[in-house]
Amino acid sequence: MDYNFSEVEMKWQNYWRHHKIYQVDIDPAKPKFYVLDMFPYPSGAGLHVGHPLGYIASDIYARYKRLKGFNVLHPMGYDAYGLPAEQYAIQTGTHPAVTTEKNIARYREQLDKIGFSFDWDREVRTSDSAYYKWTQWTFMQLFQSWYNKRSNKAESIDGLINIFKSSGNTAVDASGGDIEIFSATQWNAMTEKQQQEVLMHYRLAYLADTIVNWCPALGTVLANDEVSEGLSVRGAHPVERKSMKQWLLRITAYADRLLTGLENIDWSESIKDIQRNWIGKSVGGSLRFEVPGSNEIIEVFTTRPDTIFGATFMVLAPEHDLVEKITSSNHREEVAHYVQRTKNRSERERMAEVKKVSGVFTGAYAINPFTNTKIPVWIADYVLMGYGTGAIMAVPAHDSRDFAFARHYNLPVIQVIKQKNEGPVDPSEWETSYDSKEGIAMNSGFINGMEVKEAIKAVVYEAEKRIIGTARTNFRLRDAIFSRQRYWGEPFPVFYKDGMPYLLDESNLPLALPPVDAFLPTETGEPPLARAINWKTADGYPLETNTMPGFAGSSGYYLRYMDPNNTEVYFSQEAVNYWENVDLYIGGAEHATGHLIYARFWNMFLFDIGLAVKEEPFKKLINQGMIQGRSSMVYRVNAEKMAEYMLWEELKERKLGVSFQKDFRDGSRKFDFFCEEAGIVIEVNKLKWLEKLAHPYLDYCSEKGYRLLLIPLRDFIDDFENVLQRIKTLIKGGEVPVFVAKKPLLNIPVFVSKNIPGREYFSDPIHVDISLVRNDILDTEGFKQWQPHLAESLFIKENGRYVCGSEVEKMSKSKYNVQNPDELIERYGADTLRMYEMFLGPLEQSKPWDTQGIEGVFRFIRKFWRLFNNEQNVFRVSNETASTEELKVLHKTIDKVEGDIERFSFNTAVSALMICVNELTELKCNKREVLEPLTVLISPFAPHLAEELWQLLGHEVSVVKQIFPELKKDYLVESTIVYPVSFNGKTRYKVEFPADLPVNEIEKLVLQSEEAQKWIEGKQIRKIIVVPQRIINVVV
RNA sequence: GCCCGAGUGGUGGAAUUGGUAGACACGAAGGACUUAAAAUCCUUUGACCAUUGCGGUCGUGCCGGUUCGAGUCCGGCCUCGGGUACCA
Repeated sequence: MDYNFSEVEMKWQNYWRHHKIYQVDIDPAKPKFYVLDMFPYPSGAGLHVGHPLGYIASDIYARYKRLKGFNVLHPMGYDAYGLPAEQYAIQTGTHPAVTTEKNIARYREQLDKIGFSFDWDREVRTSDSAYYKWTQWTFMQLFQSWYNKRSNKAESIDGLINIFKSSGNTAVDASGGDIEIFSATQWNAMTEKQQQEVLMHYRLAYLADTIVNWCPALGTVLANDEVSEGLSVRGAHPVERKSMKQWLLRITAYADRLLTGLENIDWSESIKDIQRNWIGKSVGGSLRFEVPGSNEIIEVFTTRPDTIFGATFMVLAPEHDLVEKITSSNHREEVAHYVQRTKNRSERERMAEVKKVSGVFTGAYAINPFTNTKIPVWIADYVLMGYGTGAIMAVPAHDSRDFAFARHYNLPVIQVIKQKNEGPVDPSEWETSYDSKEGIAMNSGFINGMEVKEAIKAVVYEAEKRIIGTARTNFRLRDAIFSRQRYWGEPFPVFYKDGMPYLLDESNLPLALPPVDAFLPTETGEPPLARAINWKTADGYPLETNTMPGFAGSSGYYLRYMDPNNTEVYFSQEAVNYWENVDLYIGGAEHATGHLIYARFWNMFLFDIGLAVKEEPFKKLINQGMIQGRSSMVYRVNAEKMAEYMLWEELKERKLGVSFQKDFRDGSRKFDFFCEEAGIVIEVNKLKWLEKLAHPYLDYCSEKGYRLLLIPLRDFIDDFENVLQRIKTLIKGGEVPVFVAKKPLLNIPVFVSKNIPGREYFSDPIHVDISLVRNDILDTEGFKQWQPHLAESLFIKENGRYVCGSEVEKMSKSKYNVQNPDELIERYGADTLRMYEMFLGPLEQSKPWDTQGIEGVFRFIRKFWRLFNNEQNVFRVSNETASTEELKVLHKTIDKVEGDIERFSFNTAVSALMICVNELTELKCNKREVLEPLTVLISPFAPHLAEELWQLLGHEVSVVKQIFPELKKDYLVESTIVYPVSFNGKTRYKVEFPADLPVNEIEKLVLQSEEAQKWIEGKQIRKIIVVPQRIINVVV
């Protein structure tokens, strides 16, 4: 009899559900703690063991915090809008809501089996109208807001309109707002449409013509973070650049706050770095270059104004407005051609050609305002329209791209920065440019001799004085494209009047996603919502047909969990004042440039308008590592190669007393093996071939006086010994029939076990479903039933078993290495799965999944059970007083486990519990005084087991409601210390001293000891180091 | 190219501030119990040398440094993983 985990686990899962054990409410008497998991997109494949890793960690932490007296908010929900369900809808006609519902049910079932402590009464789904009402509502607030750089926050657009009415936009300093100056009179004279157009430049959610990432295969635009290397992140379809009118969110207004905010949150440095790079702040200046002979001015952004004296040419992006205006007539054709070529190339092609230098001269010149020299203006696609001003001053001596361009087109290179303590070097001999920001200015007029930093300031100062430039900061971060031409997303609460977008009245929210007859664009290329019948307002104005992107619903979800069923407001102020923000957020690092930036932005905006109470949504972030798959391989044999290999292993090096040759040729004839001494010819092949060859071979052999042996491949697999026997007989001069058995091999697949010699020469690895493999041993019968063509498979085993190979790679269906938690729970139980996932290694590290180790945790769980129950599985806990030794084991473990949980070092916490159980088993301890606190201690890890034992111990209130065992430090104090004694840093022996023995006493005792003499012998003692409680080191 | 992170037994990993390297677990080998299997228990398990017992030498990717003492700190390199890519 043993611990019946499946019964116990089901019992407690039901108990938790019926008694709503994990339901939480605001409780001002307790401190709050908010533990959140990044919520999942419910995919059709269900959960594999990698998904719950983070959930288990957060669950352990949440349970721990509860035991520590915190009121813990630990919700779960679904990011239910998404492309896969919609792609499936396009293919099958199944409504994405149906697919999503089904997938969610499956997820829920899987999650419940693992025993999580989620408060399911707070579940949210982004596709639920009660939820997306608030996504739409937030969009409306963004539309109704602008970013005031003076107050450094979002403000109401109504306030802005009032300013315009009274004083125009001269005094307004807004993000965006790149629009000409107008006065109050001008504003008041504008038509409504004109006014709306102006406001569009200020709104935080705005409509604009932009160059977007268009993905034809998905039929939609994608945000920058949804594109990687010119392909869509979901599905890896090619992406093109295209100009379209789209909704955008003015996240760039928050660039600086998003950057500085990183300093105050407890996230990993690597994620912060990724965000810093993505935001990409560069400080520099903008400088204006006149184009003589025209009224045009080229404005450039540079981080190196100090190199202005080395600017020998200029480059515009091919899409730049000025290209058309300044190109001289004799270069027009060439330029037009180049512009066209750039347009036609996809992002991917452009990226693939990064190293290729290309560009054309426009025929125009600009004046370098500091040197007053005329420099040529080129266009080239290495200058991007989307960054800075879309134009650069090229300083080939100090920028590697400019350098490559100058070399390619033979443009002058002038050195203007030199290294300290070094003279100038002739640039014509350079192989690379000198890009470093360390150095001294030269050839640079008034800044000569200055350090780079100083020179930058001086040039900017001078430029501002002469009104030819200003200090400027640039960000790489782009405004977020917020429209998707898809069906399965939130509709915009927007209608169009006179071509301008207007918001619906709040009372119309939620604007429900309408039914459509197909989930495809219309014939005219409009998004699927254009198919909806009567998709217009009550007054007949057309509604927006785009939908919102995936990140819309996932950006503010954590706030909704605080008050998920509120129908009046997004969430109550009471709720947000209590729960504030997320204390611990666990999820994958792949969201670094998407969700984790959008959510911060979203939250900062809600903070600005007075809804959120904290500027940052996630105080502490932990990124769990990926769990890689461990694939199992079987080795499919190339029968001919194998037979030849096997035979050669026996024949070579005169192993049978005579010398054989391999691949022997005689004229046009070729034999696999030939022995001249004994006159033997051996041919190995498929039976069909041998039968065909038999006659000509026999003729040849009788002519030459050789004896012939033809061995069908099947013989090697069925009875290799017999094959060898026949050869030996031949060598001895005996007679054997040319053929023995006449069994054909047909196309029967043959598999060879991993450690059979020569395997790598005659077989190819093939992925096999890991469910057919246990501890690397293949279930051969199951394998035969796996796929029809394997039914007849033959196996070459080792020690009677077929051993598989393995490889660590991504967990994926096609590699048959997906480990789903349900199977493991069935075999070992949820508690074992939970502890094993933690035991696997540090949470943040990626590691391969390996089922072999799970046995150890399974044993531990049962060993734990056996502390409380005897061999007959009868509960036996004694009420005797525990010994000091037993209590020491307990408190040592409490100390270790508590510290480890606080540091999210769950793998070592599990180890500590294992050590504890090993030691208590050794002590045969079954005392309540020890086992009761231990049950509470293990409950965050193995909640089912803990609940059952807690009940057996006679308690009626769930272990969840208990208090974490109190550490009594007294038990940890050691009366004696075992000191390792080392000589010259090498440990030689150990010696025990009372813990409070003073250092000089220890020194004396050590030097006097017999043991030490052996090592000191004949040498002089130079020094002795005693670190109390730690080590003793003698230097001789 | 640039920016991060990581390299420790056959394997996953431990060593919290510079102080006994390899905890815990898997796997492997041997043994006990059993008609047998499962389960359980015991012993060994970094490498090399020695082996009757003792014991010794080497060892945390590589090279060098600081220190009484380095897996841990410093300098240089190698390999792997992640991010990013004409960002001026």
